Order: sequence, then structure tokens, then C-alpha cells
Amino acid sequence: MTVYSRDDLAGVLRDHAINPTHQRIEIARALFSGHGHLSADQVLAMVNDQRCETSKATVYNTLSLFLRKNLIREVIVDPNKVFYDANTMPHHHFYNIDTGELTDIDATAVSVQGLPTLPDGMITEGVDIIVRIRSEGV
Amino acid sequence: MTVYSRDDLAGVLRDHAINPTHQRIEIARALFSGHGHLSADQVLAMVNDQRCETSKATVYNTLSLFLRKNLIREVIVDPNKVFYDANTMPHHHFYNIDTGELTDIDATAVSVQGLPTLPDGMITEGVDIIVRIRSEGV
DNA sequence: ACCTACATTAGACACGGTCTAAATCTCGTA
DNA sequence: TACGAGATTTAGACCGTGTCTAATGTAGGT
Repeated sequence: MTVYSRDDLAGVLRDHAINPTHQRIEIARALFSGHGHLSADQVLAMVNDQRCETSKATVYNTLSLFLRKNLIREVIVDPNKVFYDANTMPHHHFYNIDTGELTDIDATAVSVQGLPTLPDGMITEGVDIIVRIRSEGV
Repeated sequence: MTVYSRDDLAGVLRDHAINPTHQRIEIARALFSGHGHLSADQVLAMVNDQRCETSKATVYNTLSLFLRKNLIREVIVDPNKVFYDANTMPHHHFYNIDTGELTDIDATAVSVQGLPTLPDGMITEGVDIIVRIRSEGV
């Protein structure tokens, strides 16, 4: 797990054609800090622990900007919260039903067979596999 | 696609140890009407088109009751809405990003290889595969 | 310094979903 | 038929995530 300086992050943002402002760098810091999968309110909390105060609107704006620029991924597993994932390598997820915890599964080893062909004119945007797990004997 | 009478549905509910009340039968009718995947508010709208008016609370109560009794399944693909699926056979989904439309994929033909072993003491509750698709050239 | 386009902000708002406390229904028992 | 207990339904208040708006701040080019 790499740790990025604020300058590194500015570079990463520029590489994705994103104007690196203070707020965006702090939000990127939170996402790339290795805390795994964060929801918008967790990002907001982390950023506001630091020096640079940021508003809710900016966090939401920035997350959808990062998403559009393929800097992060959206993970939809919880009915009332979206998680954001700084890992853009192809991968899937374990989802612990009891704790809500998400764990990555490297996709290079995983293969899916037997999917039907797509309807005409449709293309695949991505395949998400979610393995829902829980503790034995609950 | 089978069509159920209200009496059939009452039987289905009883088979799942659910007391078949008027409201529950109407909600089951909506879910099993072949409209595919419905959100809570769609169910509410369909039920209130019929004779028997039903409150929002009852729809939510009933949906989670049906879920607990394995009469229906929950499909989580849309960030701001849960869909309910009367098809409890093992299956996966195509999700049309543009229209929000969900289509079933029979799971009997699909196989997944290369998933890592679970952490100790954990068991798999289910594997969901979502193939996100969209129209070519958007 | 000025202009323009972009970025940020507070706070109101929308909406899916939950909770509560009261009303109503069901059904066995007498 | 009347009763009571427990299950069910209900309106409406409430909560949390996420969006929108309109005003303000900021950066870069001339």
C-alpha cells in the first residue's frame, strides 16, 4: 500500500485531467489513505479532521467528478449508502452482511462462464461479483 | 409466466408461514404479476390502483416480511432504490445503466471459478453477479 | 486591475425508508 | 353474540443520504 504526498496526489489528479484544488487533494488523500472503502460521509469526516474544512456539497461534487474521470469506483452493496473504492484494478468484493465490511477479491484469478450473449447493440460496461458472507451459526 | 388468483396467493403465503391478510395478498399480487423487478414505491402504486388501499408502512413491513420468509429477493444495483424480485430461483442480473432496467440471467448455466477461500468461520450467503450494460456509442 | 470560467459553500430541499402510538382486525373462548 | 389478547395496519412524524440553488470565492489570461 503506497502512501501519497499531497504533491503526488496533485500529479495524479492532473494525470486524470482534474484541476488539483486544495479540497480535491484532501479528498483524494482520504480515499487513497488505505482505509479501504469509504462512504461519502466518512470521507467528509476524515477531511474535516484535517486542516482544510470542506463542505458536504464539495465532497459529493468531487466524488462524482473522480468517478467520471475513472479515478475511483462506486460499490453498491448496502441499500442505504454508496461506497467508494480507490482501487481501480479489476476486482470483486466480499461483503460481510453482519458488519457491512467490504474486502477486495483480485479479479485476475476469477473467471465467469456461461453468461448469455447481450441483446443487440448493447455492450458490457463491467461485471460485478459480490460474495455475501456472514459468520457461521448466527 | 404463471398468473395467480388471490386464493392461490393465499396458499403460497400460508406455505411460507405467512398469515394471508388482504393487504399481503394484494402486495403479493403486485410482486407476482410478472412486472419483473419492483421497487417499494412501485408496489405501493400498483396496490393502490386496485380496490384495497394500503399504507406505505404496510408495504415496507410486508416486503421485509416476505424477504425474511424467502418469498422474494432483494436486488441492490441502484444507489437510491432497492428492487424486489419474485423470482427466487438462483439467478443473476443484467442492469441497464441508462434505463435502470433489470433482466434475469439464469444461474444454472453460469459458473464462477477462482474465488479465494473464505476467512475462517465465515460462510457464503450467496453470490450476486451484476452485468452492467449500456447501449453502444452513448 | 478586470473579466471570465471554474470551484466552493451554506442551507434548503427531495425522497426512500423507519418508527411510533393509536386504531383495527382476527379468532379462540365462553 | 360478546369478549379479550395478540397480530396487523395505519397516518404521520421523523431520519439520513444525497441533490439543488444561488451567492461567494478563486485562478489565470489579457
